[in-house]
Amino acid sequence: MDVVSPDLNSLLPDEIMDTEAIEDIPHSHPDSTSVQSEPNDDTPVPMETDTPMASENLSLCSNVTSTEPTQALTTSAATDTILSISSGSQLPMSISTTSSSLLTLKPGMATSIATTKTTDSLTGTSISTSGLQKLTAPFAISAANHQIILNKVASSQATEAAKSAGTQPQVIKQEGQKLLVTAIGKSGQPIVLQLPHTGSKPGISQMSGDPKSQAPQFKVVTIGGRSELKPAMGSAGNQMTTLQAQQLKTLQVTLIVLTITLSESLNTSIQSISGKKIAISPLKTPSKSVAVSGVAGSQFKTIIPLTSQPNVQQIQVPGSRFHYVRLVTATTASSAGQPSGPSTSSLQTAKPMVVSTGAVRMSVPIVPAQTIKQMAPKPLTSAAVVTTTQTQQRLIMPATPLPQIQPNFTNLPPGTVLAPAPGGGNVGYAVVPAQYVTQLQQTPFVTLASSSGFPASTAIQTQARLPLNGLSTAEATSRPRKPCNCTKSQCLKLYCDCFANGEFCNNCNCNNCFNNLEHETERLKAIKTCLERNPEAFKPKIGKGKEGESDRRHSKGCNCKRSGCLKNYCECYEAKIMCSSICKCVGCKNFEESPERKTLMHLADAAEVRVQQQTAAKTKLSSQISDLLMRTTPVISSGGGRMPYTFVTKEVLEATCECLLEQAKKAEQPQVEAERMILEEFGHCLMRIISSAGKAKADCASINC
DNA sequence: GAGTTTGAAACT
DNA sequence: CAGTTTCAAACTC
Repeated sequence: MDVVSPDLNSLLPDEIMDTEAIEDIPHSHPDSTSVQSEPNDDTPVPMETDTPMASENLSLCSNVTSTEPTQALTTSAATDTILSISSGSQLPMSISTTSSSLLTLKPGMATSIATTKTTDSLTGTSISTSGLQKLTAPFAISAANHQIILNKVASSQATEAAKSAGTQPQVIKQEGQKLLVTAIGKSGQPIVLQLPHTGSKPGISQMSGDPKSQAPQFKVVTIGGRSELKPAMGSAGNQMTTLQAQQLKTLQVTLIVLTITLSESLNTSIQSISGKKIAISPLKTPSKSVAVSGVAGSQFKTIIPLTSQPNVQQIQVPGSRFHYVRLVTATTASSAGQPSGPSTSSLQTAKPMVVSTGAVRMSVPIVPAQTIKQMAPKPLTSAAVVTTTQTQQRLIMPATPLPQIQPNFTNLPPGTVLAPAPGGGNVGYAVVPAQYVTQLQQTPFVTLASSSGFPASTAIQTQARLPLNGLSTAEATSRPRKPCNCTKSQCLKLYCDCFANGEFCNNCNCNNCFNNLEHETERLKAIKTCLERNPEAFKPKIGKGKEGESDRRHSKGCNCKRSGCLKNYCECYEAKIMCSSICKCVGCKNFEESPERKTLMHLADAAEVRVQQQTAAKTKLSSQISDLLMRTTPVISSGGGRMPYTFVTKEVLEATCECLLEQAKKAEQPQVEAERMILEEFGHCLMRIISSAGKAKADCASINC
C-alpha cells in the first residue's frame, strides 16, 4: 500500500500516526466484512463542532452477525444519512434520517434502489436507532435530488417468518439481492450493489429518465469472497425460514468490492489521479466522478475519476473545520468502475454512504441539500466518500489499513492537499473542513475539480462559514463570510480569518494573498508552522465548557483589557458567549449579572425586534396596497386616470394605521421622538400609496395603449 | 473613508 | 513564560 511521503507525514500531527482507528478493526476477522454502524454521535469523521447532528449514512457491510450492531466505520458529519448494508447473517441496509432512524434491509431482501430527483422524502417504516435495524414495511426513500427508492421484493413467507420474529425482515430471492443506488451516481446511472452468488445479473431497477443510463454503465457492487456461511440472525431474534437460510448460504457474506461508478472511464480516472493531488472545490465541476471500490480485508481501492486533466486538484471546502481525505487510486481493476459514458454521474444532493467491509470503510455522504445542521466532531478512522451536492462530484476518503496514515482529523485546515508519496503511487491526503458535509447539505457547491480546469479564484466560490466561534451553522451560513483585508500576512497567518477558518481567500480584499491554490506549497508550510506553534490552532475556539458550566465557552479565554469584553474585540463577546474563568480579561463586564451586558443585549434584541416589526409592517402594507390595486379596477379617464387619493381605501387606511401604531409602539421617550417616527412612517406610507397609484396608472395606460 | 483602538497572533 | 511587536478587525469620527 502506498504511503505518504515523509515530508507529508511531517506535516501531519502526531495523531495521524495513531493506529487505534485501524486497530479497531477486529483482527480476528481479517476477511470479515462486517460493518458496524457507529452511532451518529460517534462517527469517526473529525468534526470540530460540538453540536451533535443528525446524520444519515449509507453503509455497506457484510458478515455482520445479528448480535453485532452495524457500525459505520466512516461517517460523514453534518446531516447525513446512514445507509448500512451488510451481508452475512444480515444484510442490513440502514438509512437513518435526521431523526436517526435507520432502514434495514435484510440479506434476503431483494432491494433495488433507484433515485428519483424529486423532493426530499422518506417513506417506509424501517426505523432503527441502534446498530441493528429492522425493516418493517415497504418504503421509498428519496432525498432531494438524490432520492433513493428501495423497492423490496419480499416473499410472503419470509415476511411471515420475519413477522414472527418481530422484526418483519424483508426477504427476497437471492437473485434479487441487488442494490441499485442511484443517489450516489448520476441521475439515471444507479449504482448497483450486487451480492455475489446470485449467479445472474440482478434485476436492476434502473433509474429512468436518463437515456445514458444503461445496464453496462451500472456499477456493480460485489459482495462476496467469503464462503463462510452464517445463519441469518436478526437482531431481534428474527427467525429465518429454511429457504431463507439456504438463500443466505448462497450469499457471499463478505463484502469484497464496492464499486460505485460515477464517471466515465475508470482507467482514465485512475490515471488522472495517479500521482496527483486531489482537491475538492465547491465549484460545480461536471464530468467529475468518483469510483470507489472496497476490497474485503486489508485491500481496498478508491478511485476518484476526475477530469483527465493532469493537474493538481485543490480541495476547497468552505468551512472552518476539516476532514482528512485520503485519496488512493485503485490498484486492481477487477471491480473498477466502468466507463459510464461522457456524462458524469450526477448527484444533486449528497448523502454520506458508509461502506464498510471489515477493514475497509468507505463513506459516501448523501446529504440533503436543504438540511442545515451542525455536526459534532468526529474522528475519521478510515475511508470516507464525500459526495458533493448538485455538483455531481464527490470526494472519496478510502479507508486505509496503513498505520502510518492516520491523520489527525482535527488539526489541519481545510483545503489542504497532501501530496502523494513519492513514487508511492496514487496516495494522498486531502484535508477537508469538518463541516464539509454540512456545507454539502447547505450548499451544492462542493466539487471535485482539477485546478487546471478552472482558476483557483473561481474554484473557491463558496466559503460558507461553518460553526465558528460558537455560531451555529445556521447563524454562520446566514451571513456571508466576510472578506479579509490582509495586507502583510499574505493570508497565511492566523491573523487572516480566512486562513484561520481553513478557507481559501475568495472575493477578499487582501493583497499578496497566498491563501489560494497557486500557493499551495506556501500554504501548506504555513499550516505546518501554525500547527507547530499551536496544534490546536485550527480547532474551534468555542467549545463546550466543563460540566455544569455554560455549554459554550472560549477554549482559551480572552485577554481583553480595555473593551470590558463588551465589544467585538473580545472573542467571547463576539461569539455571544460570556467570559469564563479561564479568561484573563481585565474589567470584564461580559458575565451573567453584568448590567452593562444586559443593557447591550436588551438593546440588541430590541433593535432586532424593531427591524423585524418594521419589515413586517412594510410588507403587510405593500401587500395590502398591491392587493387593493389588483382588486380595484382603475378608472381611466381621459385625464390620465384616478387621482392618488382614490387609492386610499379602507384597507389602505387600515394598513397605514397599523404601520403608524407600530411606530408608536416602538418609539420610546421622548414623545417628540415618537411623533417624529410616526410622521416619518406616515410619509413613507403616503409615498407608497402614491407610488402604487402612479404605477397602476402607468400600467393601465400601457394596457390601453 | 480615514484614522484610531483593540486584542489576538507572532515574535523575541 | 513574559514582554514586545505585528497585524487585521472593530470601532469612531
